[in-house]
Amino acid sequence: MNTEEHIKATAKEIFFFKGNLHATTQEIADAATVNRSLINYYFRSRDHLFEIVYNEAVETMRSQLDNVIYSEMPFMDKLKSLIEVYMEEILKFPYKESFLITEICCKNFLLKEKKKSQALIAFVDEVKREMEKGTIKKTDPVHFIINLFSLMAYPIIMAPLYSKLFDLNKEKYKELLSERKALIFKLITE
Amino acid sequence: MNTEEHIKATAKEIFFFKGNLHATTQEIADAATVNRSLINYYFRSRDHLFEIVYNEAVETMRSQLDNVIYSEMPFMDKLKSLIEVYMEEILKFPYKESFLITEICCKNFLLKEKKKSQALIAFVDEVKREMEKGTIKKTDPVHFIINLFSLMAYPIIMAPLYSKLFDLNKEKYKELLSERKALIFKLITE
Amino acid sequence: MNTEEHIKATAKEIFFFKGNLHATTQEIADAATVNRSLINYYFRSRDHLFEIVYNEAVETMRSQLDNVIYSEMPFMDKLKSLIEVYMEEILKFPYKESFLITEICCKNFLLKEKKKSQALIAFVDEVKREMEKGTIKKTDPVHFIINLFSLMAYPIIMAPLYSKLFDLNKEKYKELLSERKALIFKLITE
Amino acid sequence: MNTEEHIKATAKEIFFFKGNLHATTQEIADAATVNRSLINYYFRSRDHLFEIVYNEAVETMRSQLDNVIYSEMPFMDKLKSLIEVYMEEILKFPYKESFLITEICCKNFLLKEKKKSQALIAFVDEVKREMEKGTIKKTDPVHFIINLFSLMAYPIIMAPLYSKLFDLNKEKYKELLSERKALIFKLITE
DNA sequence: TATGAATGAGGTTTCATTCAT
DNA sequence: CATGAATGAAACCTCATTCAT
Repeated sequence: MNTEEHIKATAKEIFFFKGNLHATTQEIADAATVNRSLINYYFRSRDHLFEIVYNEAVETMRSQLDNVIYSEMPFMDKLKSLIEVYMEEILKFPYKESFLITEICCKNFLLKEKKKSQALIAFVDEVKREMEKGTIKKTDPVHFIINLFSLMAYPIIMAPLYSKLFDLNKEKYKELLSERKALIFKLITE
Repeated sequence: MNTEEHIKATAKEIFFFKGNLHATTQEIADAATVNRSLINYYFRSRDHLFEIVYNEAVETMRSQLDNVIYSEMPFMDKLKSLIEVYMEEILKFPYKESFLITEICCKNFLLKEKKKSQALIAFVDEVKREMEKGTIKKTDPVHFIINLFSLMAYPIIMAPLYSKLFDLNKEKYKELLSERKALIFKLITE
Repeated sequence: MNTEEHIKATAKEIFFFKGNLHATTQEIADAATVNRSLINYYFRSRDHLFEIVYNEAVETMRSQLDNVIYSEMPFMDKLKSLIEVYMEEILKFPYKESFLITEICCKNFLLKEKKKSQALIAFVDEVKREMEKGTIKKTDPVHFIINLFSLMAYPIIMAPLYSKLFDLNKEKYKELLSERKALIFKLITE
Repeated sequence: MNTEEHIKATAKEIFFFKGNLHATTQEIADAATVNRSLINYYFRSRDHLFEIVYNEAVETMRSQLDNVIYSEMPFMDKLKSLIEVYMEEILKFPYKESFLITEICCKNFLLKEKKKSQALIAFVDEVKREMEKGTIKKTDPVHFIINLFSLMAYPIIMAPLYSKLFDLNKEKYKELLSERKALIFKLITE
C-alpha cells in the first residue's frame, strides 16, 4: 500500500478502533512506522488528517446502509440486513460515531454538514408504511429506529465496561454480541 | 458554597455534562471564575481533580441505583423506578460513563476497581427469578439488562446527533426522551 | 523554645547540616511542624530567613575562631585549638560555607560584606612571625593557612563520596575524621 | 560544532564551571543561543541533560586519572602527573564534584553507582608499597590520598571566597593556585 | 500570633508545525 | 518523497508571597 493510504489506515485504527481520539501525531507516526513530519507533509495538519479519515469512515458506513435501505428486499429481510451490516460496521470502528460527539459538542467542528439524511427520511417512511400495513406493531417510527440503533450500538461501545461488570472475557462477550443480532430483530419486530 | 465544592461542581459540569473531557485547568478555572492555581491548591493536579469528581459522580449514581435495587418494591415497580432514576441521572451527566471508556481503554487508568457489582449480581438474580415466575418473558437476564440500559443511555448520548438527523429542536428532543420512560418499560416487559 | 527560634534552628539544620540549600518553605515548615505562612510572618521572605540563619551561623564560627586567634596561647597550642574548634564547628554545619559559594557566585548576593577579616590578617601576621622565629618551617603564610583549612574542611565536605569510595561506613569515616586532628597538626608543623 | 554538542558544552560550562547548578533551561538555551524547546528536543528533560553532561564530565576526569594511575612511571613522577592532571581538570569544572554532593545527598540520585573505584584501590596499594619501600613517609595511605586531594581541590572550590579574604585579584589568585602544584608535591612527599 | 485561602510569577514539558536539505 | 532540526504556542505544576480572618 502507498504511504498515504497506510497512514490513513493506521489513523483510523487508532482513532476509531482503539478509541484513542487524542492520539498525537507522534503516536500515529510510530504506529505507522513513518516519520512524524510526513503526516504534515501529506495531510497539512493533524486536524485535517482526522477530518479525512473520519469522513472516509462515515462515508463507508453511509453507503453500506444506503445500499440496504434502498434495496428492494421485503421489509423484514431489510431489517435483518440492516442489523447485520450496521453491527459489523460498528464493530470495526466502535468509537467512530458516539465518541465523536464529545468533540462535536465542545469544539463544534464536524457535524455541521450532518443534516437530515435522505436515506433516513426514506427509512422512517418505510417503517411508517410497514406499521400501517401491520408488518410490525404500530408505534412512533422515530422511537422504533432509535430503539433499533441503541440496541445495536450501545453494547458495543460499552464492551470494556460490560465485559467486566458481567464477568465475561473477550471471547464470551463477542459471542454475546453476535447473539444479539437475532435477539434485537425479535425484540423489535414482535 | 465553599470554593472547593464550587470548583468540583464546575468541573463535573464541564467534564460530564458539557462533555469536554479534555478541558484545561484554565477552562475550568474560568468557568468557576477562580484563579487557575487554586485548582492545584485544592486538588494538586488536574488528574487528581478529575479522579475525584469522577468518583463522586459514579458514587452518586451507584447509591441511587442501589437504593432502587435493594428496595422491597414489587419487580414491575422497581423496574419503573430504575428507569426513572437512571434516565434522570444520566441526563445530568450524559458523558460520564460512556465517554470515559475512551480514556479508560487508552490510558487504562480508572476502571481497575470496576468489578462485579454486588447490586448488579443481585439484580441479575432477581430478573432471573421473575422470569421463572413468569412476570416477564423468559430470555437471558444479561441481555435483558443490557437492552434496558442501551435503550435508556444511547439516545441521551447521541442527542446532539439525533436531534439533527431527525430534525428536532432541543425542546422536542427532550420531550421525545421523556416519552421513552414509558416506552422502554413497555418494550422490555411485554 | 519560642517559635521563631525553633524555625531558625530547623532551617539551619536543613540548610547547613542536611545540605538542602534549596529547601522550600514548605519543607522547612513541615520539619518545624509549623504552618508555612508563619515563615513569612516572622521572616518576611524565604531569602531573608536564609540570610538570617546564614549570618548567625557564620557569626558563631567567626567568634569562636576569633577567640582562639586573639587568645594569648603559645602558637602551637593556638594551632591545636584552632584545629579543634574549626573541625568541630564545620562538622555541625558542613554545608554552610563551601556550598554557599555556588549561590554566592551565581546570584552574587551575600559575600559582599565578606572582606578582609581583621582576625585573619592578625593570624597571617602571627604565622609569618612564627616562621621567622623558626617555630614552623618558612613558607608562604597564605599557603600555610590555605593548606590548613583545606585539610580540615574538604574531607568533611566530601564525606558522602569518600566514605563510599574508600568503603567505610559512617562510624569508620567519623573515626577517620577525628584521627585527622592530630594528623593535620603534625603535617602542617613538621 | 553540531547543536547537540554545543548545548552540552554550554550546559557543562554553566553547571560545572560557573557553578549554577540550578540554571533553568531558559538560561542554558540563552547561553547557547538556541530555542529553549530544542533542549527538550535533544535531551527530553532538563534532568536528563544534567545527567548526561555530568556523566560525561565525570568520565573525562576518571579516564585521565586512570591513565596516570595505570601508567608505568616511577611513583614520584606519577604523583607529579596526578597533581598536574587533577588540578587542571578541576580548574575546568570546579563545581562538578564537590557541589554536587548537596544534590546527591538530598535527592539521593546519582552517586548510587559511585562505588569502590578499581583505580583508587590500585593507587592505595601503590602508595602503601611505596611507603614500605621508603619512598615516602610511612603513614595511613587513605589519609595520604585524602590530604592530597584536599590540598588540590579545596582552594579551587573556595576561590571566590579566598580571593576576597586574602585580598587577591583573580590573576593573583590564579598564580597562587599554580604555585600550589609544586608546593603540594613537596608537602606531601617530605 | 497563627492560619487557610488565594494569587501570580516562573519553570518544565509536550506537541503540532515549519524549515531546510 | 522523506527527514532531522528548529520553533512557538499552550498546558501543567510548584512555590513564595499576600490577604483576610
